[in-house]
Amino acid sequence: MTRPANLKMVAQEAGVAVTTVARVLSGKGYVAEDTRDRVMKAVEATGYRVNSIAQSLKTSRSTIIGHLLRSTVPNPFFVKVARGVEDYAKTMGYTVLTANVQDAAEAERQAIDTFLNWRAAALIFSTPVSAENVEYAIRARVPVVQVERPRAALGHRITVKNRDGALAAMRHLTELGHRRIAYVGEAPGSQQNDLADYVERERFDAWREAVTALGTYDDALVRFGMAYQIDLTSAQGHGYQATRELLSLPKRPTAILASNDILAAGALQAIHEAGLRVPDDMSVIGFDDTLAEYLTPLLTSVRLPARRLGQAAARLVIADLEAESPGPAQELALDAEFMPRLSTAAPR
Amino acid sequence: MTRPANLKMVAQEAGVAVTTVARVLSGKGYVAEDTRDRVMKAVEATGYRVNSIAQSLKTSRSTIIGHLLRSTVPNPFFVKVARGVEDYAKTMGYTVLTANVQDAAEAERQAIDTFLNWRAAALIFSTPVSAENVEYAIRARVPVVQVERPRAALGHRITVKNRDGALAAMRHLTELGHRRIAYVGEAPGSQQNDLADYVERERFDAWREAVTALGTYDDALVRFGMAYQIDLTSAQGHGYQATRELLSLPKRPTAILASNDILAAGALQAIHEAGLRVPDDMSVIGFDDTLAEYLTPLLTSVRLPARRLGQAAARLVIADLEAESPGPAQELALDAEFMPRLSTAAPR
DNA sequence: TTGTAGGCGTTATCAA
DNA sequence: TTGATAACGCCTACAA
Repeated sequence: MTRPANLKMVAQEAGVAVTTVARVLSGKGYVAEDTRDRVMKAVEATGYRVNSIAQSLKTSRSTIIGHLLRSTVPNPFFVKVARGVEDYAKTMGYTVLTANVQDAAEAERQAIDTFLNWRAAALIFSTPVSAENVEYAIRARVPVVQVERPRAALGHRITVKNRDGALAAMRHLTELGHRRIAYVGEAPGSQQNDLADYVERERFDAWREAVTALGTYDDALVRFGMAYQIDLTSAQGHGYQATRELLSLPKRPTAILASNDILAAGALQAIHEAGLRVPDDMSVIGFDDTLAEYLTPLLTSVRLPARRLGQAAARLVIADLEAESPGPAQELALDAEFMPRLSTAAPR
Repeated sequence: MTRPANLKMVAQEAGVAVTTVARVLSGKGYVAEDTRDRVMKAVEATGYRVNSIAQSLKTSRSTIIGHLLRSTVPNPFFVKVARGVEDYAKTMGYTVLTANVQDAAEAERQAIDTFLNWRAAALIFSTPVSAENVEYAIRARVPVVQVERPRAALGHRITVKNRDGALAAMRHLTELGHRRIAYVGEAPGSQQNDLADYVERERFDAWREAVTALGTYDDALVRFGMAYQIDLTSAQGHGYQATRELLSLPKRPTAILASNDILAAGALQAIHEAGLRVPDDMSVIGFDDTLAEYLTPLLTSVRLPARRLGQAAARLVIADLEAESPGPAQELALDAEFMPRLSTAAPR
């Protein structure tokens, strides 16, 4: 196995010094026309390509950004965030290393170590599994950003205005004439972490606020559980189970607000199984807008700007990297967008 | 900004030579007990962590595997493959670099270059966008594997037994009593590439074979179009449109075989919109088993072993890397699994 | 306009 | 059992 061409070999081939080749390749510095031609020919002939590894060892600034994804299956939300990160990073000349940590703090820790060993210039958590790991990363002195569900009050944080989104959804239902509206989601507090809880808390609080204003608050209409479990079908999941329970209530709700699309998908299945129709017999609203467009009927949902979250995250850390001094931690809150579709209508 | 600790600093701290530190860290070679202790203390004190970049420059064998994903949004299939690749690669001590090329040959080419510049040890295409790019990669002399839909007759190829899966689906429908069965998919030939066409061809041919055996082959029941388009809702997509057309046929089919779950999701929407019920009025079968469990009713589908495809891909290239000589190109065909669920029943 | 030389952090070879 | 030293491929003063 002959080794791949390096600058030296190109220089030899062209009959010049390595410096000259480097100058031609980098495009800066003066090089005579014909020397440049000779060098380019030699590059062709030898099949030379830069060695990013040697490059970043030398410059000792890597262009690697580590991206930690909490879970790509089953929730497509994180995949969309990843696209956003790639979008921006690529245009800025950075390489994104992605690791899927599947909700496991240990895997997250390992991924951080791998990234740091590769001298990742920055780390993006979409979203962190453990606050300790975030702190660990920050202690390593790389710019860090937490996306959507921060767990540590450190580093940059990008969140979504869940409250506004949920209130828009509730307003929509209220205006349609719904009064008994159920909530299916995760319990705020289940994360064992005040910060991380804020997403579920904001969504739930908005629901409570709205039904309280209507004077129809009812404990029986709240169904907390695991939002989704890995490798568990939605049919066995919390959305499905919770909805079955809601349907068997003496005073059944006329609408359901779910705290994500996977839960809403389960709700649609349970309603269908009961021989009822959406939205005629029951309105359903999801959150995240991940599966919404594939479901029947087209699901009304609150869209999170997943891709823009990713772009913003990349932008924040890259700004730090390009700046002289890192700058203070920033907190961004992006808008959610209410997407009315076919799963909501006036109650009969 | 003080630079991160390196071997030299650790050596200084411990009062030994770098070689000794290296020996302690690598665990091979004889080192006295107390020297080892001193070194470990120094590692702690300095916060040393290996520099994978320097490491692979020196050893000139990188542990990077480049993974090119054709599209992660909207098709979750590739995300599952990615998990499989990561699974296996991680246990073998390799780092996976992922690039999402969004169906663009140019982006794919760029990603290949980035990977090769990082001296990726191997490349996995899940699935290639352009045959030329695969050849380009192979010319660079790295082990290459094409997953699910090979385009070049080179390097390792891992496919799925689509024919068996589709035949199982058709048998299921036939046994339920269906005779007029429609096909919604991509046209074999639309890929402009014999090899890449084989997936759509196998699925379509199995359908044709089955309906021909039934004596119910009918051109009007075949709907070819774009399987899915990026950022286009399934409601406007081919599955939805094709199904509307099928429903308005004078002699309407009683069942639909779709060549992927996204198309099937669109079919479910169209049927629902027409006021019909699945499976009572129409049976629907999808392919890939990506969205199936989220849909209403639970979609009968043909499951592709996505994760195992990824694992197998990683296994093949890593075997090449660990072997002395690369070994011949292998062709693997994994089984698809028919998953009967709630979207199929006997016709009325 | 071109070339020489040193070093980034690690590993491997050879001495001590 | 430990240590000097030379690469790996690239970049960059500085010199010619």
